[in-house]
Amino acid sequence: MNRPNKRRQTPEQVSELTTNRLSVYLRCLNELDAAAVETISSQALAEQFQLNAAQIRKDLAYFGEFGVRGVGYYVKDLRRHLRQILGLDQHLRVVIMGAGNLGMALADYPGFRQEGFEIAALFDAANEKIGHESRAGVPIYDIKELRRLARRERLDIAVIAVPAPQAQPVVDQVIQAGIKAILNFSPGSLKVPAEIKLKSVDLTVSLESLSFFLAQHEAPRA
Amino acid sequence: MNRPNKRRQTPEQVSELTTNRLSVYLRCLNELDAAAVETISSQALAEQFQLNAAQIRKDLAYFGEFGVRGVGYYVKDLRRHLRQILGLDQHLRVVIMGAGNLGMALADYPGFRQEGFEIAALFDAANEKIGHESRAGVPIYDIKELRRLARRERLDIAVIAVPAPQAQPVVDQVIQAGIKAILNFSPGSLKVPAEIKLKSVDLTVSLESLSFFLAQHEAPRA
DNA sequence: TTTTGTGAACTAGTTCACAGCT
DNA sequence: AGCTGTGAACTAGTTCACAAAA
Repeated sequence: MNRPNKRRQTPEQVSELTTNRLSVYLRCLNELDAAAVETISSQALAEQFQLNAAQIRKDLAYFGEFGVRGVGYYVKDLRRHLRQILGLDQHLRVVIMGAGNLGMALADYPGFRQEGFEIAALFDAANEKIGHESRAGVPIYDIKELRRLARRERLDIAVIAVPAPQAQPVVDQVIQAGIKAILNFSPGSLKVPAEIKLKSVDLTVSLESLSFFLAQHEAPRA
Repeated sequence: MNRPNKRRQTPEQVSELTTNRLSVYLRCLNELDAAAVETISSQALAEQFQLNAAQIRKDLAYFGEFGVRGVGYYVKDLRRHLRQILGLDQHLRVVIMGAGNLGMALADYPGFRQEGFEIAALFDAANEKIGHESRAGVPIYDIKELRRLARRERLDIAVIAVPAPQAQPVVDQVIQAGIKAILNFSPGSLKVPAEIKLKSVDLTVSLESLSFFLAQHEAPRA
């Protein structure tokens, strides 16, 4: 029933918009599965979020034919496929650069562990932090130890939570250590070689986008 | 020199992609201004990030004619215009819902204050937190006090940093309190009326997008 | 000459609509 | 009958290329 008979493992270049949606679908399927729902149609799935059913079918069709005509998608089945497509069957190890407020909060963020990510370590340059650990027990190492740790243990993803001026040098060290995927929370643009995947979450830009909205819609205040 | 002689205050519907880029330009202009640079061409600006010069000119042209042909843009001038377009001349007041790790970290995040946002308060439902304050001195109130505070003081933006199950009810309260713009950090999709601007930052989706990248590019691990 | 502002061309992403499978 | 998978049509976003301004 679930032999993706076409285009299996042929993701050529799927847009990031598509893969982001896959994450969203997966979360929804987790909930449906927990609620013991057996099958779901693209239509029903689309109604959950603000989305078109054809969009969902197209997104999934990049990776195989997971559905059954006349029925929809088997929840367990599709969930398993999405986890595999997103690489979540692999247990990825994450390090967080910067043990400030944000870094510590991210280290203990329950959402990460939930989907199978392991927060392996925090790194900081401040002596007084090194040797301690986050509330949830993530150890804080000296940033100089990064390469050593990376050699000993596999590290898949680095999260950048250092102040803006340190961001580029820290990213350079992360790349030196052989880490290929970076989630950046520092503001401003970072330079990375083409083979490295950098994803940035810019909190200031997000707030300013709301500010723009208010400026356009609110009666211009006195 | 800086009379936007056309289409002033005519933003009809500008794409969010455009407004996000305006934030990025502004940050760059801040740095240029600090470095006492007087003028900048779209070409030079484009080289800073991974962007096309025509893109920048188009983005700016939505709001007026800010440039001078043969010269480029006057840094101070354009900076002032962008701040005005983004509504940053207005000193916006932000509340953070949820005084957990993430909420507290966001409350003290220096990047927000920097651009003129004021973090007015944290709100939580847990009695033991209420009455305390963040390290930087943001007071923590009972979430039941939100409407009262909103009536007394203007509150422009709410940041949602509560666990997923509480997100929707908290958002409903925020809207009840008359707040029109929401920055959501909780995972999952939230329902808001059309006149409310909701911007979501989904940390799990971000990490999973990196996971996808690794799954595609890394030699499939044993 | 330099560089903007912008129509035209192009590219990417979404939605429609329907053939084809169950 | 119901729902997927997908080409075709459409919409949004980006880049090109050039006339016009300083």
